[in-house]
Amino acid sequence: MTETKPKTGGSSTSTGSGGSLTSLWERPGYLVRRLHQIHVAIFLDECSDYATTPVQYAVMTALLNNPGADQVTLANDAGIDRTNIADVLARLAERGLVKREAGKQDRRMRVANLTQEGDRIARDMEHASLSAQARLMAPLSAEKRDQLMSLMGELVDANNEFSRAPARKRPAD
Amino acid sequence: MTETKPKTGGSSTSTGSGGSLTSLWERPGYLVRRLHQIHVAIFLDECSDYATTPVQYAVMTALLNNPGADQVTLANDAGIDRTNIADVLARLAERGLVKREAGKQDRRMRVANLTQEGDRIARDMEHASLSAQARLMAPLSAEKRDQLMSLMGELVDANNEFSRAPARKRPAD
DNA sequence: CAACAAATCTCAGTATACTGCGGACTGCCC
DNA sequence: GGGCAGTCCGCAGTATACTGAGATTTGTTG
Repeated sequence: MTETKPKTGGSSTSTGSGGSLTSLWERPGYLVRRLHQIHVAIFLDECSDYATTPVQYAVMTALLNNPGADQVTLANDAGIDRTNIADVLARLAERGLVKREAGKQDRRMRVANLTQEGDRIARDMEHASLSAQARLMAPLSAEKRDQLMSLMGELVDANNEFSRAPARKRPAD
Repeated sequence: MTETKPKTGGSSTSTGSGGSLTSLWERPGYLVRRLHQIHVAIFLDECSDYATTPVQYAVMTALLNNPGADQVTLANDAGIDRTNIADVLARLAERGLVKREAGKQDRRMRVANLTQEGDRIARDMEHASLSAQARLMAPLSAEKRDQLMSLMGELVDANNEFSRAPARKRPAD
């Protein structure tokens, strides 16, 4: 029963007794999901002073770099679904961090801008964001951190089109 | 973090011109979130015949390995929040894949078991699950895949306690 | 036995993430 | 000038993930 790593068709055709299939710890999807949970938890903890989520912070920095962008552009920049970005902007607007208005040239668009307070908070949060990154990656050596970032970047880049929010491709350094 | 990237406040204190802060592609949290999005999309695509999500599949395999477990145990095994596991089980029960009943010894518990159909589907899905894994990792060489799995496992293991769903620790090989 | 602490579960509320549908607007072609 | 495809946005519905409060049951302790 010492599972010799089931691999493909583990021949676990028996019905009753639990053939253990692959351990969760051998499934990339499981590790990615857990890593995401952990990152969100650490980020929220580090940024508790701002009551702001990772996605909200991503949108605010996208607005710092691209003020007056429409929602589709923002969604691409931040790698967020087009429907979801509307919810996020609405919550940020409710807190007075973002202002939305109809586009002047193209009235289909709703362009967004940071308010003065939104701008201030986005800049203030950088320290907390970097702390969260550092805490997440702390268990790894500097060399392994670079490896991990490179490998994840490679995967996201190559699989970009599979998710609904294909995100603007990585800038070619 | 050697490369002198923007670092803290790139003196971009002016309101308009976007100081670019750190690129999203240099933030581990962003890459993890995108990788999670991509994995879910691929998994749902590969498993479209079963209309089952990654989390639902994780719970079903946990039940294969541990039939009759209570919700707290299942949550730990699958790395899922204790409130969330109840929702997932309710949806699986609604589809007739899982049966829940009050614990016999300890009536605080609600123990869960796969139905016959749930058992069959859980075993059938292994192929689709492996296909999803393969597609996600396809862009990397075998060596890099192993590296990535090892690095992610290390991080999840070390940071386990930071999320609300601390998950049973990795079995000592 | 009664009081209390701990464990298990439920419920309400919020945030991300996606699908699918429809409405409003733009620009192009006839 | 009038349709028409494409774009941008909104809404309804579902699934995951978490917080915080509360209910029920169990076990221990006075």
